[in-house]
Amino acid sequence: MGEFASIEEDWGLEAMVRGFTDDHMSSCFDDFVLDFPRFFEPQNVDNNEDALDHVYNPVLDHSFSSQASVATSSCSSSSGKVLELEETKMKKNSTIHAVKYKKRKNQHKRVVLQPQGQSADSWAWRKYGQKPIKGSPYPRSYYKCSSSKGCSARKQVEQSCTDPGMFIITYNSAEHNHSKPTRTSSLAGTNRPKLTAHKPSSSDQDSSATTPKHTSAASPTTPLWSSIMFQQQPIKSEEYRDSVIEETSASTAISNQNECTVSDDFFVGLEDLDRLISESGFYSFPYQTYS
DNA sequence: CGGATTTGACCAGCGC
DNA sequence: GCGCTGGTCAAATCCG
Repeated sequence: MGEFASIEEDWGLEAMVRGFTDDHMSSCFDDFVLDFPRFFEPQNVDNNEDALDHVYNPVLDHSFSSQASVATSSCSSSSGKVLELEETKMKKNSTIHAVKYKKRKNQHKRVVLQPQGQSADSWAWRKYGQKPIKGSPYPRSYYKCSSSKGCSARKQVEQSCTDPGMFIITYNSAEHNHSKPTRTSSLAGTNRPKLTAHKPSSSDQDSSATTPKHTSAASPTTPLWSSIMFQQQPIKSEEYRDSVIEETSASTAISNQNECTVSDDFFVGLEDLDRLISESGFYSFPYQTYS
């Protein structure tokens, strides 16, 4: 657990709150309540962030992770262990060889599910690779932390094949070796919504149905989610962007919107929801008592 | 020109 | 041992 301190810090309350705001509030929150009713029990709620963080962390640690596992296992049933949570493939005879890069062995991973259109985090990420994954119609994108040169933090982003509206973000165990970038700095040099000119390549032949051919996509294997992931507006085909909309830019923009108001929005939404539910005589959220 | 993205190649892990 | 697969590298390319 402590090994993922920075990640958890980053993916704690803030990420959760972001995940249930705005347009996704109504759609996601119901599921959230259904899936994690215990988090709305009075004893789990307090009026300070730490307590909320404490409440939400289990969601990240277990419930969401479990969902991620379920969501992906059917995609990669042939290699369902790939996204094993908190993956610890320790084998007694395993040793880390001096290789150019570490491979799967001994890798701890944290998997997070994120609804489409939600912000990821405020770290600056630089895409360094993309691979089609067997069993999944969607490729997996690989990101490095670009905030600091020496930072070895990495993450993978892929679209859930069982729920295309969800994105599976897998963080490796490496922690950021620097402080969290400011919003401004995290934006620096990362937001480049270029319209890539079509670049002929062998992969053009295997254009998937999920990727419009008429776009300027340089990588036909990249699914639509790359464009819509952090956009909440309808996508114009000519604006289709093949690479992942930088989570540090678009998402940060969303974060910037939400960060100041997210708590209010979130709880205002809860109040509305609570009111509706109370009127229907079902359930009353305890947060009212503690807010 | 600098920084990000794309994409083919390379390499190690893993299963058979 | 071999082949498949995933993860990474790095050159080429793109774009502001």
